[in-house]
Amino acid sequence: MAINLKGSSPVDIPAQGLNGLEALKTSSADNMDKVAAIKVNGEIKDLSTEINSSAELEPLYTDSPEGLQILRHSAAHVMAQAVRDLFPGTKVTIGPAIKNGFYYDFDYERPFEAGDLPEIEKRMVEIIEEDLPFIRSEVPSSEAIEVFRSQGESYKVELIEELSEQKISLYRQGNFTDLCRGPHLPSTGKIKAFQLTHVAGAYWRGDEHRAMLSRIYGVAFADQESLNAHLKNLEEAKKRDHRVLGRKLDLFSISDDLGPGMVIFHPNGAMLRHIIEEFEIQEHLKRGYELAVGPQLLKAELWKKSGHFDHYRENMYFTAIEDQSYGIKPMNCLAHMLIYASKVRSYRDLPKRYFELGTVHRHERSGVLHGLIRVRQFTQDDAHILCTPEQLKAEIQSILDFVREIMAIFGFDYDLEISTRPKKSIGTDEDWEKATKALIESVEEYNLPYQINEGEGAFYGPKIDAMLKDALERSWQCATIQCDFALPDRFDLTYVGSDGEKHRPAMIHRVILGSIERFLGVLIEHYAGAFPLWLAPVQTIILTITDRNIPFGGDLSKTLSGAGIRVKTDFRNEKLSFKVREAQVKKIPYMLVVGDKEMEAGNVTVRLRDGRNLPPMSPGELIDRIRDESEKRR
RNA sequence: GCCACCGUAGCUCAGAUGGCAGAGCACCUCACUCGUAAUGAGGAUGUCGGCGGUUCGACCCCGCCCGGUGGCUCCA
Repeated sequence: MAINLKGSSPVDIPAQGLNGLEALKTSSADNMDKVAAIKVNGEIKDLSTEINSSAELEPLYTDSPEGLQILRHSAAHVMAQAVRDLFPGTKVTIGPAIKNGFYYDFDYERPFEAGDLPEIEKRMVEIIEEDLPFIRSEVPSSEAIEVFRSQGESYKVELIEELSEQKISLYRQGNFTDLCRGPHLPSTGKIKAFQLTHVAGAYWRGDEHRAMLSRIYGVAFADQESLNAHLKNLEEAKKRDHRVLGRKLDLFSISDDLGPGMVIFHPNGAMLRHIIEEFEIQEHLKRGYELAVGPQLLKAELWKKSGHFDHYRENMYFTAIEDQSYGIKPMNCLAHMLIYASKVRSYRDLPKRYFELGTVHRHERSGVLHGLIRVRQFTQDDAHILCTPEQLKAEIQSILDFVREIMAIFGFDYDLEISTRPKKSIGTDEDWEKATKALIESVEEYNLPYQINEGEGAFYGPKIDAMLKDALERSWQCATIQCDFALPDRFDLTYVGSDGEKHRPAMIHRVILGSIERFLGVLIEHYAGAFPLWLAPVQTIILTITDRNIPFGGDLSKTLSGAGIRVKTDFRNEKLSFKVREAQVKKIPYMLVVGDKEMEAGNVTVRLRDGRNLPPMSPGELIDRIRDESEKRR
């Protein structure tokens, strides 16, 4: 038989029964001490797997994405062994590899604490130094259930029972055996660089009605340098945290006195927000949307009619006015539907697209609040499109275009996710199917990659979400396109078709940025606070050198603000280097230095945020330059 | 809401074992009038998150509450 290393010529091997490691050595693969596993005809296997027929082999190194995943998964097993050694009676549950590392969920008599981590790490190092082999075995599931049951590992028993497979695979290193599909490293000694990072609570099987387990997170990399680089990255990401920059750049604050999840926008933040809202209104008007405005309070009766009262009540705030119950809107759709319903609509009028920068309130549970990204009051760039069923797909696709164009302007990449019918929902099976199909087809015809989230849709319809990432690479839902046949039905919305009969329109709920607050949070991290000129709340700052230059600086300031440029002045009696430093820290794009030279020549010297100096120019030239750059949205 | 951790000056943070609360920056005053990332000197600044308890005495120990951070669940 013959084996060949991927990308090189076949090597004859004399006998069968070589394992992956030996086969790789025979075919002279290099860097053997960094091999995590082996690909046999493209399939990832343990190095101990026997190669019993001719095959193409490819070594998987610990610094490749797949190799790293194996390494991290093996690290999770090592951690579980360490925890079991140190805390007898701990039940193990699951422990997968994740981005940058791994976790394992445990059930112990008390939750684990940060203080337990050094001890666990120490034990892990010992296990790694023992270089224990990971040994795979396959046993009938009934046998495995017996073994785990006798050890009191009730969670493992539950997992195996659900697997409903005849044979299941186990991995053992030293005294620790775990239910696992594998593959794993050949031995614990291959784990070169790891660190336990934090503990957290996590529900068994992600269900808040079940046991709260104790999760320990760790990071692991192929070598210490990579681990150090990762930790350094984390430090850098912290500097981009929108909550930190929000304070430093004086954009916003969240005060205990106001209540959690409520944001105050300071002048700089309010300006940034205003620029984005103004931009959005223009972009919507361009695309055939009409403006609409609805009230904050709507009668509870109306929320009962829409289904929000039954399906969304725990997220809503209610109040009473003269014995009438009112709900504060958590969504903007009802007012828009009432606008639609205010007169008879013809098929010739459709689609109707109502746009509102709609402020909503939602009762978010205290534990989920997060800076600007998860708040209790926020403003959506919300629109509702009422259209004929035939127009639905074209409308969805034009929204996908809209999202693409806007995200390109801000320089965002995004991932699409489609969410289907949740348990708690309204509407008929047929409508759900129709709506879900419309969304999937729209995305597929665009050849866009997407992921399906079963059961994650809104209660009235399925949705497409666009996810943006923050500084720590956490994904946040921003744009969403939701297809809805149920609410038009509940509100008896109709249009008169060409046949003269009444028909039911479809409704699309959609946002492009999502919530202005969340988008700003992600945007601040995206630009690390150094906004492009068109977004910068303060575009220019005038820095005088001596008090003699103040009148000239004052005139310049008037000229610039008269031309619509956002300008600030720093006329304090401080050294220029000090003023430059402060402007630099505030990430102001244009610093205008005015001293005696400029005063005499009637021009300005420009220092850019990146440290470059521009040749002296007249105020008129500066205005043109700034306008030009702003228009290009750079 | 659940689990762990945290809360000291406007900000960032130090305060062994319980015994008169500190630094840097910011702020105010004065001097300096200065050319591209921090001029010098002086000054003021606290219910030590809140309430209760233990103690001769609590920033420190205990309980409850409020708020934040990281996760889980939920979600724009």
